Amino acid sequence: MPDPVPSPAEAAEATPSFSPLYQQIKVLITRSLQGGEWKPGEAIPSEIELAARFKVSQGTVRKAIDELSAENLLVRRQGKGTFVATHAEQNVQYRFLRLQPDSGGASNTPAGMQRRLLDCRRMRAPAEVSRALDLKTGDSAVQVRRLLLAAGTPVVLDDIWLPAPQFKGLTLDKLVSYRGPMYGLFEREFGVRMIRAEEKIRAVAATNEEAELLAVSPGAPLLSVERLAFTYDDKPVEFRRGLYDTTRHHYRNVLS
Amino acid sequence: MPDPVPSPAEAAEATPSFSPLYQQIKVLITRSLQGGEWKPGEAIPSEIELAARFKVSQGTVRKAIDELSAENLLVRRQGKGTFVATHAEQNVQYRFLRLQPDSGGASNTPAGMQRRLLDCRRMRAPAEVSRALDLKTGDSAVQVRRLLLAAGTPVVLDDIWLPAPQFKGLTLDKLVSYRGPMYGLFEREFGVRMIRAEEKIRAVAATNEEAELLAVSPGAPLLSVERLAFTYDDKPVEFRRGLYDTTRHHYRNVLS
DNA sequence: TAGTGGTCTAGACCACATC
DNA sequence: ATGTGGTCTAGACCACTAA
Repeated sequence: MPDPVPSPAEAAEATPSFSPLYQQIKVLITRSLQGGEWKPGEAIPSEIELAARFKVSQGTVRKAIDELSAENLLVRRQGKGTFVATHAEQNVQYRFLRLQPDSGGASNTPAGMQRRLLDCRRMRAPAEVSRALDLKTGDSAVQVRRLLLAAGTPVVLDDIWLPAPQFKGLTLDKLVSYRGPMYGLFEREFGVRMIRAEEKIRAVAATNEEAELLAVSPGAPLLSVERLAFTYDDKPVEFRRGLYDTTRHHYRNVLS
Repeated sequence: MPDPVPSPAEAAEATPSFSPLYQQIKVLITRSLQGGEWKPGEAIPSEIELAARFKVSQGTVRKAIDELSAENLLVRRQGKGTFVATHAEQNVQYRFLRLQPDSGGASNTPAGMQRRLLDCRRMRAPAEVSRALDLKTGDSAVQVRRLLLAAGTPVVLDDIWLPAPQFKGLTLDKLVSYRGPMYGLFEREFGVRMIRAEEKIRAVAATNEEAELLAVSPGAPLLSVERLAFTYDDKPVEFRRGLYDTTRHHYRNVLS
């Protein structure tokens, strides 16, 4: 009906140039996600309930949820409800890994990869890491090093850095014994949910150490993939450098 | 038209399934785009007109256009209308190029790159190209070779293959003299619009020839980017292999 | 059968661009 | 002032899921 700016407060101020209602609802829902009101895997209230709660029409809630689900924060399931996206119990093992076997006519996802955890230690964050994760110089970080193998041969060497305070109980044991994606562990044990990531990709020559770990010749060309992953609020919480052996695999990207 | 997007149906059996109205409208609009009823850069009829034409409500047309514009086929401009996306007269020079200067605090797009066209010839399509472009063995293809330079030094070596029949009048002269993105030329002169692309990325060692053209040492690691670009109907119309020198640049990708 | 998301409609009003 | 896309509403009905 006629309702110039109903309840969602915040009005009565210096025209922040206007924000649609559904955008405000989006922010409110995101806050509830971030605050843990609804946990990963759980269902959020139905559209009708949310509409009543926020005092808007169902259509407005719907548009907000539409966008959140397009951003992979929520997952809609017809007839069942709308659920908080989760990394655990997810059919995709590696959420952000774009590597694929060259001739894999079968699946388009690197399913059958085994992982071998090499190391997990605390240290002062190197300058590069510190900059990427927005830490103070001297802050402590957790470093994890691991291999991914396809059919027994190493394909990916990952070096992963995490801010130590947020990952206090993380040990090599936990990493080894946990079944399922690493991001699932982060989510369950540390309440850290990766939402979005950016990668910088380069071609580099393998150092002697890298060559040995990946079972290639020193100097062999490798794909260097630097990934910065973000939680809510675009806060960076993981920096990762992967070295990919692309002789039998490739990094797949779709441009649209 | 029951069948377009939805699910892993595939059953040889009847899948009358059900197709939402707005999906059908989407198909109709796409056909008009493909058939050239509205040309790149032009405005399509207003939502109200289209609603009348298709005998549905404005909201239904709206949802169809929403998705088409999310797929970059259309561009909405509030107050002005909805326009057919175009590669020409576009602010982005290189639609699909994800390469960025490492420290480019200024722009996040490789704006100031110059191009140097090296070659343009007809030939029988190599097997790999023939397979990618879905040609018959022995079919003719146009090959274009060019360099992209940043600040005078070569950074990208592109080898581009196109199906000869669709690009009959393409000459080196045309390529050299055309101002603006190559895809703009393809669109204006040959009526071929690139919609979507897939890339396979690898790290390779530079051959002697490649090293000379890119002014790097033989064997230097380079990023190999194989791109397959599609028009409407997911028909492949361009195969391209780019070699990127990533010493001062990187390939940027966002994962969500 | 009841509850959820998914579609479709019709109408009102707002924001933006143009004349 | 007019026309365009953008937002918001209210209600009806459809499709899917589960008890």
